[in-house]
Amino acid sequence: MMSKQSLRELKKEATGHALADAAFELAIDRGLDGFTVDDIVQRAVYSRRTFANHFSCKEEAVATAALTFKSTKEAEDLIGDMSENTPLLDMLYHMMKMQMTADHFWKMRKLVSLSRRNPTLVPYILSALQRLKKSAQQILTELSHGRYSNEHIHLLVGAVYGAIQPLYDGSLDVSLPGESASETSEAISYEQYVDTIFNYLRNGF
Amino acid sequence: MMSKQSLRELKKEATGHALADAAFELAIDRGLDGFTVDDIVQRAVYSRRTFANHFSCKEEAVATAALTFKSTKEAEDLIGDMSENTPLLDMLYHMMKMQMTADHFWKMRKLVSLSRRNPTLVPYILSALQRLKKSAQQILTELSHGRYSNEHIHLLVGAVYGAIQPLYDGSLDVSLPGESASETSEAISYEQYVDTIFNYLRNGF
DNA sequence: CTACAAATTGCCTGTTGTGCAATAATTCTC
DNA sequence: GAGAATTATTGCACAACAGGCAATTTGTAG
Repeated sequence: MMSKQSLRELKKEATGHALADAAFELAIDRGLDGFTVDDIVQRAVYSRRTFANHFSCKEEAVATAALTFKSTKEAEDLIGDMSENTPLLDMLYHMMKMQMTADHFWKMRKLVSLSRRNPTLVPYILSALQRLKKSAQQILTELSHGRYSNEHIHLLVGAVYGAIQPLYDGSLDVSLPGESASETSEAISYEQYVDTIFNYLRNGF
Repeated sequence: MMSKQSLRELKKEATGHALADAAFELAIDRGLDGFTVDDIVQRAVYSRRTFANHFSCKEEAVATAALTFKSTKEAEDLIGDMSENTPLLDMLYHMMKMQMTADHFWKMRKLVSLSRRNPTLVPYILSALQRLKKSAQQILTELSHGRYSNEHIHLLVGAVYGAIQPLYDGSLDVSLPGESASETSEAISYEQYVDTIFNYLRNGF
């Protein structure tokens, strides 16, 4: 079903994750300007040249660490229990719900706070979000065995990810499950927002 | 209605556009790797330091040149003749239609072709598209005088721009007005695609 | 006209990107 | 399982880049 991973590919991905994680950790406790690529590779024990083989800059590494599935298994977990012929919209809704883990929220929160202080991050956040989108898209394509056209899937997934983007790029303030919704004045509940999105998409605007 | 521009601001924007345009031109006839920041500032007759004051790298300049309104007037032209109490969805549809000029198509086409050869561009394309989105959003917010919540506008505009994104980041092949739709095997008509988007958003998926 | 604010510039230095060639690790073929 | 082919990692070297600082020019305000 899924692409099989050669040992070589697994190792390559592992070094990528190691580098990205190191970058993310450094960013969290020193800020984006508080460290260099050399610091990253020193922490992850790789060469600077290798870092450049995986990422174009530290911003890309940081965003990737926060918004990437670490394994195909992690991506497949989004599927959970879905019957083969669930409608496309329901499948996507299901996957979005499965994505809402405490870990995901925590990383998102950190990422947004970093990007607020340093807008250089934003392009790479959008780019990482796009990779998440493509994962979802690919899963849906496989799962729906030709019931929907490529164009249709692109369109729907694009609309959903476009609508949640403001939560990730910092244009909207989010409140998370643990927090009371009225704590921050203008903050929006992540889960309610997603529900709203799907309500509109289901019934039209 | 719109924010008035001091002479100083106008001049600053002008140098920004001059630099961005120079970068875009160079990218078109030498490719993204075929020139340096020095080449850009030499062509636009500014200092390298000034370039850094406006853009973080040449990719950002290139994407900005292709996907930015050069003046507030150009942005306001999108409004055209719209009555004050047009429904939000209709206003947005109208604006998307107004955006479809030959010039816009041409720039988009060039941008996509550049990003295909050099994926480094992609994050900055997404970022530039986000700026376009924000312009649209701001216009709609002003134009709809509190008839819709901030959240609602964010959501709708996000969905639309998310859905058209594949046309700009190169994940879908586009055919343009001049070309026959069946010329390229898998190519999609830009205008038909947008119409499809709005059909779905109107009536639900 | 004068004082103020902001944009542009040059200079400088630490940081970064990348081609090339060498090495080490994995995969393939027989 | 041994040797050949592929690919990831690394070091080196050098051009390109980012950003702080201070000086200068140019627009703004009173």
